[in-house]
Amino acid sequence: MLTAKQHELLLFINQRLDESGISPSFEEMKAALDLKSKSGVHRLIGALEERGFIRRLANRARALEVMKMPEGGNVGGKNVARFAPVKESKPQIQIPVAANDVMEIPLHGKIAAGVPIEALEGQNSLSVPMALLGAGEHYALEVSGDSMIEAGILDGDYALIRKANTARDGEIVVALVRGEEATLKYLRREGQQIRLDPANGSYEPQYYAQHEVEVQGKLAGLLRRYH
Amino acid sequence: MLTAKQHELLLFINQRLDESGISPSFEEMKAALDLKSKSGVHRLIGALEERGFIRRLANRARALEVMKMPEGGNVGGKNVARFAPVKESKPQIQIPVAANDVMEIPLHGKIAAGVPIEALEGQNSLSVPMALLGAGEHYALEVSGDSMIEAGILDGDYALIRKANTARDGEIVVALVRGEEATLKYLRREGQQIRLDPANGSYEPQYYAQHEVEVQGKLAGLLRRYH
DNA sequence: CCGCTTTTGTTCTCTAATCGTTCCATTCAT
DNA sequence: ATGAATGGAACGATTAGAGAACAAAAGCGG
Repeated sequence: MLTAKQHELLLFINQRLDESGISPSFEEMKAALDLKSKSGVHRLIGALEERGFIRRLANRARALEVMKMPEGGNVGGKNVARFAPVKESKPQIQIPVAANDVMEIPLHGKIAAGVPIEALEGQNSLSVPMALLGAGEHYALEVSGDSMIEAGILDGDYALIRKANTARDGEIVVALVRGEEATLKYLRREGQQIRLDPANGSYEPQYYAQHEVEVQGKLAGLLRRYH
Repeated sequence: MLTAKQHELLLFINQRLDESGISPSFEEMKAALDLKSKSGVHRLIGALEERGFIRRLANRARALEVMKMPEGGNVGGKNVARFAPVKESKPQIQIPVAANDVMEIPLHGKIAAGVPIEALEGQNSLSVPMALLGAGEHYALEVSGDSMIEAGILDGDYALIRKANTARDGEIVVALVRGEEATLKYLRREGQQIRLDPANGSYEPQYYAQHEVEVQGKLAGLLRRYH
């Protein structure tokens, strides 16, 4: 895989990186390999880069990085794996994947904003892994307010809603009350009445007649971002 | 990967962050590096950021964050290296992508399982909307237990973690305690001690010496599914 | 909550030294 | 000779240090 010189250079780079954390300059590598010109180093670096052993930032000084070592060469140096049983992998680039198992769902705005959802059909959409959703049609809402805080649903979270007209007792639903106000609440039935339960001791359950409440969907998932 | 000055600055930042949790100002870094102007510090910061070693909030004071340390650098400042099992996965390219994309991140198992994370490197992965993550390298953990319930993090949720070595006071981090136990907790500093706060009145805050706690990442997002 | 002051970060310009790149001549071995 | 490796030097770019003016946040006092 590598020529003698390439191997030697790679070893040197890795050693320096290990010891000082500072990558060597071309000048230093030239000296270490006993060459008399930097151009040779340049070619070796190119070869190592091409083979994936090192990586570097173009046109940046001392910006080398060792990706892997030939074999036997312990990349991380000495104090690797004292407690934990190894962990070899160096690289690990995260790249976006093809949108296979992903679904774009519309983001309809905030909930608990006192406005029926249909009204504010935003343009935005959110990509969501299908693993989070089941079958059915979904949309997302940004949660506003703290009425469901005890259910672990915080202000600013994104609620993933599966469209549905009905729900079972105890499920969290998007309920449109009197065609005016959409809220996220626990749904419970008590006799002929519908009870909407917040998950926050500071708020009271609300009771409505059946015809006053329209279920627009049930909570299927939740996304939150910090910062 | 780094020049001498960059390395020196990174070490300094990491040390300060580790000891006090407060990132140094440009003025302080200037002094620490024995410079007479802040503009140099600015360039160095830029270089470190470009290389993924630190992260910062633009135009915010003292808002630095160390993402990873170079090989030879003593990570914890003092004697952390003795406790710390394994370190850093190295590289990390940032590929510009549309915000409405998805990313596969590794699922490392459950947290609060009493085992260092690196140990159980599962094969599983999770698709996550990029909108939930920022730049940086991420992984996911399944939350086990109810110690963070008051922060809206429930048993069975998936915590999306951004790798980092440091965090500011009050942030939720994956903390590896004495190289043995990884937990999700609020990080707080009290003098020379580290305090790990659960978000559940039934649990008590825990106090540790600085060298006993290693930050493995900070909470960047959360996924939950309801069925 | 508003306005003022201080702190802190951003930018620009210059200068010098270091560093990486490139092209071309030379050497070495087959 | 011929192709590959090496040497050499010019060139251009990055890194560094300094200084100053400016802009943006954070604190403070009312």
